[in-house]
Amino acid sequence: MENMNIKKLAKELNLSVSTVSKALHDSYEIKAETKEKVLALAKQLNYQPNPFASSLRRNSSKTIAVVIPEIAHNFFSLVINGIESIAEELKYHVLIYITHEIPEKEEQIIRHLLNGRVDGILISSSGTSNNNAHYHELVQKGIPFVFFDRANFEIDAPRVITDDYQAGFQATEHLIKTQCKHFAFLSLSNQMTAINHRKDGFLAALKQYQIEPSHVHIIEAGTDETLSFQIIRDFLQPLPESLGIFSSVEKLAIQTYHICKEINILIPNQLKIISFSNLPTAALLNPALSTLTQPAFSIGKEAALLLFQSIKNKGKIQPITTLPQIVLKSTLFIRESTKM
Amino acid sequence: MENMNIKKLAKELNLSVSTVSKALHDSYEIKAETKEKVLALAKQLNYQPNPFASSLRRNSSKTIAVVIPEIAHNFFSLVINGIESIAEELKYHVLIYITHEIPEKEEQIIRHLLNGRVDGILISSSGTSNNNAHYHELVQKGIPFVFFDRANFEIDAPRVITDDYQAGFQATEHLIKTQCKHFAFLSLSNQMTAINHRKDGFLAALKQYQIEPSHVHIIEAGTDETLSFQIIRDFLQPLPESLGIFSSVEKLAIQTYHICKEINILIPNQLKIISFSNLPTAALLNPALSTLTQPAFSIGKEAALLLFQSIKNKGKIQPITTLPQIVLKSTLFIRESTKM
DNA sequence: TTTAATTACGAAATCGTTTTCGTACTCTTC
DNA sequence: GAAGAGTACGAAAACGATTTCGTAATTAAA
Repeated sequence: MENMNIKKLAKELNLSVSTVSKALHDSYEIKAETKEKVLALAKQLNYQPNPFASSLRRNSSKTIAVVIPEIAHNFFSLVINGIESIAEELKYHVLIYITHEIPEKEEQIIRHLLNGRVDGILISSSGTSNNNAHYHELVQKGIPFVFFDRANFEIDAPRVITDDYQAGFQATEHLIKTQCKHFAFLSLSNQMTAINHRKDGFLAALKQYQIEPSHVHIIEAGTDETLSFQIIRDFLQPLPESLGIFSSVEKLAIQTYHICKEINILIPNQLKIISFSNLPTAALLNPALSTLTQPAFSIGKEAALLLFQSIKNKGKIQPITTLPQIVLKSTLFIRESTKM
Repeated sequence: MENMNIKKLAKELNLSVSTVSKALHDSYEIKAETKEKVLALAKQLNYQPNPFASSLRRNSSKTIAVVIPEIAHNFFSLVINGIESIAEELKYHVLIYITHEIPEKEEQIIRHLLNGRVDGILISSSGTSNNNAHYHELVQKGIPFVFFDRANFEIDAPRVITDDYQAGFQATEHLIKTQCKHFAFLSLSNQMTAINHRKDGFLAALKQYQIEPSHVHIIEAGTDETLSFQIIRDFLQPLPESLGIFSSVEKLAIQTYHICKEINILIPNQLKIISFSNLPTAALLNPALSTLTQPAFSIGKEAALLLFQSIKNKGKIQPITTLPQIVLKSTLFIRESTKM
């Protein structure tokens, strides 16, 4: 009895395979008594249906994929937590793919997923906007997908994002009110929607308060660790007067802290900094870091809910409705790093 | 041409299905010319084999599962990074399951995985040692699995762990040398091997230096966030004289920091603390946290390598050899939180 | 020239489910 | 008691690959 399967189970019960299958799925065709017998023996013999046979026949895998730029990152792990909470409830399985911020890697992963391994995909894009072919192929194949945080707005897919523009504006306004003269925006790249919206909010605030354009610095630090370190360090030497930094991602803020420690720049005296961040230690840093904190867990939950809705509606005629877009709010935490 | 499959491909090529399949697998039975034709058309028509049909027939899924207590945790996300780096290379897929530190949840997940969905499992146990039945079922079913960090030593499975005893000893010795009088060990539970080894090292060091037993405190804070907060706070009021804390996990150290901030305990003056941790911000905390840092990425890599080795050797006669156990070293970083 | 080996392919079974369709049998109902 | 409806099950065809086995055609060996 090495491996139990439905055939052996049927033989044991003196029933046909089809009857057993129907009994296990609680079909109306089977009478209660038979169902009980089947269920009982199935449990006793520890029968578990082969997922591949089932997936093959039903053409559905009960599996979703999550494609993210990186995982050792508070934001993304919290999002995964949210996703998993929903997936677990609906008895779906979660595959993780990491792009390491490499657009080609993302393409390759998405292209692979065209083979039907998953019923749907949650994507936080690492892609530059000039290559959307793989998303179109998903649409063509009819594989549901949802963007979260880093969405591609050229693609008609549901998305869960945060109020990046407003948050960026708010953070920058806060910096302005702390009497900064120079303002810097730390960015990973100018190809990521979420980050660009933050930048737009940043620029809009500076414009509204009529900040001298020559005092506005956009630093594209990139995704390479050592390179971005270098770029930020170079920018900080010499240190612009009364500099206020708005970091679009946690990683760059941490690097800035390290650099300041290294070259003895005092925060918040010589430099103020606020960052998007989900660091559980933001309040414990020296000095405590002012943050814009995204509701990462909720983002994951909402994105997963949207995806499962898409999966459910698949094949059905979609009513002509607006594309689902959920915008969640980030929360501003003012701490010592932006103290006057 | 909604969905490409091998049948349509074969028809298009005027070849049989079996020939096409063999050509795609570069079989010696097929001549080079035919192979080229098949490959070319397969690429052109964007043919991708159905993974479920393939898995069903081959009885292998090219998928592994990672079962962890939590994911929003620097250690585990780094481990996943390591695992993924190997899986990606070997073209395996990675399913993530989170137990939220609930042993029953782990059991349920493992039991589900008995159905053959994955070729192997990487486990960081959330289980109490009094229930090993599910592991035995894995062994019986012949599903390879490897423990990492939190291993179950009663089960004959390969494992990747760290030198917890030595690290615990070393950290405690360090605390002793900073002239602490009282010593506390912060633990999640007394059922986790890794943590218990750390505790053993802690106790051994205290014994060797002949610390008065009444000055030794073992705090089992548990896995519930609010509860552990309460337990630690209660322990710190009133504050034992010259207290040195060795926290077995990062989370409890962070909580301790929060509590100290709240009730105005000065670190390192009134309380010294060192913790196992993979925090990227350990050096930036106020004060910088002394840590024992596990090589998390390597742990993931080594565990994955062991697992893939087991998968490969599956079915083959195992030579009577010692059970693979890889012990990696943690690194001690002394920072301000344990300054004299 | 005959026999044996090799090459290159195809037919069909197989993996373990699910689902469609068919059919005995019982039970109403007029 | 004939027709129709309902009940409870089974046979067999999928799903899409892989693999075993068989076999024509060609080449090599005797």
